[in-house]
Amino acid sequence: MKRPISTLAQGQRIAADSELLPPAVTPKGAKGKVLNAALQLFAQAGYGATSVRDICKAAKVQTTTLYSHFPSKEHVLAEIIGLGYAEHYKRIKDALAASADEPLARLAAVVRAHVISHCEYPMLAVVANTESHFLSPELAESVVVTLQQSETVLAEILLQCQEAGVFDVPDIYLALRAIGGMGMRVAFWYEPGCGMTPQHVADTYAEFALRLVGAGKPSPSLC
Amino acid sequence: MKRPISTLAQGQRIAADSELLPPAVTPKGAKGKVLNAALQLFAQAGYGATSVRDICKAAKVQTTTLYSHFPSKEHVLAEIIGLGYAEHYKRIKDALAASADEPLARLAAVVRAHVISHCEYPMLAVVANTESHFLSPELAESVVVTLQQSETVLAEILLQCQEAGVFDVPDIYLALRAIGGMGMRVAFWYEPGCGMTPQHVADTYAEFALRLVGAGKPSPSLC
DNA sequence: GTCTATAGATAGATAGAC
DNA sequence: GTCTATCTATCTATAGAC
Repeated sequence: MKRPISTLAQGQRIAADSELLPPAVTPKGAKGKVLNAALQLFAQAGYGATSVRDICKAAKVQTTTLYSHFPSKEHVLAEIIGLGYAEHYKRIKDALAASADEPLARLAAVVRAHVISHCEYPMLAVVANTESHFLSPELAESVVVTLQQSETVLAEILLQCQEAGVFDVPDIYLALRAIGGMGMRVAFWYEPGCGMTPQHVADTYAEFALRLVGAGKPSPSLC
Repeated sequence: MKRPISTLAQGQRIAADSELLPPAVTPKGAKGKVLNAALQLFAQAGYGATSVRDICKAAKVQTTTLYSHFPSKEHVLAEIIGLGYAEHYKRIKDALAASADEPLARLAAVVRAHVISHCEYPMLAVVANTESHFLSPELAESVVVTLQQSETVLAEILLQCQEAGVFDVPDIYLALRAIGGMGMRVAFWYEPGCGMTPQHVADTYAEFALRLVGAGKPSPSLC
């Protein structure tokens, strides 16, 4: 075991500190600066412990500028979570489109995309996964749909695998939870300087997922 | 797939709402009421979004009573997290003491204890896992030791398995992360009314863990 | 341990000039 | 979009009587 176990710096909730929002979907100007600053603070300190003043200070804008782009602090959170779920879902769909049309290959592709997006946008993943309960019902509704789509994709693939008889698993619901959960935790500990590429982590987790459902080859990686 | 996927109620971060602190370690009187109220609020809303007034209102005590038991709000969090890590570590040690002295049996025992403690004390697990970054270095130090002990136990068992040649796994560090992570997520979705006992979840996850490291039997549960 | 009262700081959000 | 100034509410924490 060459790598350290629990070594988060003081006051840090997640290890990575690099990538924020996907550049392609980041608004230009003050709005983008606010979103990236808020993302970083929400990820490390949490929504409830971050003030509008904190966000504006980090983004180097005035509080009035924030309120000219967003009706409230809650809308900032909603936009971040919406972008996060959208990016995650897009990566899963792209991976499936490039995958062979065979149940096990599709399962591996989804797990790989799930893990890579958690490695590359860990702050987005952490905020989406641990802060969404701060959203009011109206704002939550507009955002949770995409999350459910992503979960449905994985669930359907697991059902396809089961129907095709390609594996045997004691409880398919728990398999979904376990595979999803181990990928989600990646966002908390992965950082670019840890000595592993996102691809290595993703390949290994895909192998873990296949083994978990009883379909993995004992040793050589499938990917 | 009979059970629902993402169905957290509005404003809820975790599904369960029943068990709080282990009764055996809960102080009597006002202090215990404060700790249980704070645990519930920290788990659902987060430390930063919970005020001392919120805690005292839920505990039905005055704010001055809280300050007669704790020097600050941060000390309340520290005591909760300390109790959580201690309970988790105790369960792992107890499970190992009752387990056969054989690497795979020990691995299964640790995973089972890990999962069961996350089912039975989900709020404690969520607060310990997502709020500990609010602790100052001094308070964090006194608490993180127990967490590292628990992680070391799992790491050493995985190394024993590897040295004994009982399984083959591409990356033992990632196996540790994956097994730990899938168990930690259980705290967010498990609730007593979900139709599964903690033992069922624990048995299944132990099977998943053995498969993940290449040592699981294809179909019948080992536990 | 419990109460009332409050200090001193900071919260989210807004007004209105430029 | 940016600025200064500010409103009102709430925050953590304490003082001091009982």
